[in-house]
Amino acid sequence: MTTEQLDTREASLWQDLMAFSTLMPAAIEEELRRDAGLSLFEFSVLALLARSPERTETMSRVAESTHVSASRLSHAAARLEERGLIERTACPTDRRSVFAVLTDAGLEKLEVSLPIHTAGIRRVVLDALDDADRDHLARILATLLRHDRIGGEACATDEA
Amino acid sequence: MTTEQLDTREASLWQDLMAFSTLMPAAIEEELRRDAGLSLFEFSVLALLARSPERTETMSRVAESTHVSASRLSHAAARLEERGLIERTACPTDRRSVFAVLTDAGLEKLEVSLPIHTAGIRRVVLDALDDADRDHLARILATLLRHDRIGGEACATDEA
DNA sequence: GCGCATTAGTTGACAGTTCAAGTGTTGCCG
DNA sequence: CGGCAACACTTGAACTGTCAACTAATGCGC
Repeated sequence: MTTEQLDTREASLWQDLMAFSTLMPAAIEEELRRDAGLSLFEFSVLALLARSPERTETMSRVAESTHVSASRLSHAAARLEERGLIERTACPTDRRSVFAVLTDAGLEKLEVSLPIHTAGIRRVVLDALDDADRDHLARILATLLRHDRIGGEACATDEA
Repeated sequence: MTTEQLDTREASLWQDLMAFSTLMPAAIEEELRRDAGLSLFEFSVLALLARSPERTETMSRVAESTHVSASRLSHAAARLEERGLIERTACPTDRRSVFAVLTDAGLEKLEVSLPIHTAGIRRVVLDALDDADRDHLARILATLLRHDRIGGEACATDEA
């Protein structure tokens, strides 16, 4: 467990990493929130359900895929449900589980917000990078996410 | 304003970017919070003040450097002040401004948390990357942060 | 030097998140 | 099959962040 001070290059890399992790999601969320009334997290939930068979996924899988706590998802789901964008139904095979289902209204909302979201990603991230940069970045992120020490124990990006 | 759907590579890059921006700060904050009782943001404020002449900086400069709203900083500063880690004093030359000053207790707290923080950054980020990766990443982040569209209007990393 | 836009910061109500505790269900060991 | 740990989820309280409204000081055009 090296505790040696960061040198100038390391410190600057860290600074930029933090700045980016703060500013980038904020920049993309802003428009989404203003024009569609969705936080980035809420959008991710709807988008995930839309991709799922039957527009349905268990709460735990949604939480896992979006990297949030069960509690946070539960509260958010309550709000989305209240807005009529999702519904929660009992899972027949495992009665501990709860299905989150995207409603028609939720799908509509998603379809309205999708272009806003996509444009944001292009504007903030993709437009700034050429193909080589994208490849480098993708490879580096894969390395960082595969690197055990990032999510307590288990790791991200498993395509079970 | 291109609204064209993201292709597979673009979507996966976006996914990984989001995952990283969520998981990385969380991973580093966890230890810091547990062992030092500081959020990453609070730590950044203390660290910034420690680097400043007289351990002092105006609130606006702190807010700018840490990329947060004036309001968020104001609330956080109230809590830090209550804990005795910083003090707020009037600025003599511009009476609108308020100086945030790191107290001795704040400096001590910072010194205790610094090694935890540093170890976290090494463990979560630096250890995973070789020199070439670090250079690539630094260059890509610089590009992204310079790219106008990330902080409303103005841009980050100005060393005025 | 008056008026007004701008800047610096705070405040309070509200929304969202975390944390710890709770319910009910399932897997599984003996 | 009885008991108990682990799992899936929810809840409410405490905390943190956001938003809009506010105070106060400054710069500036004329």
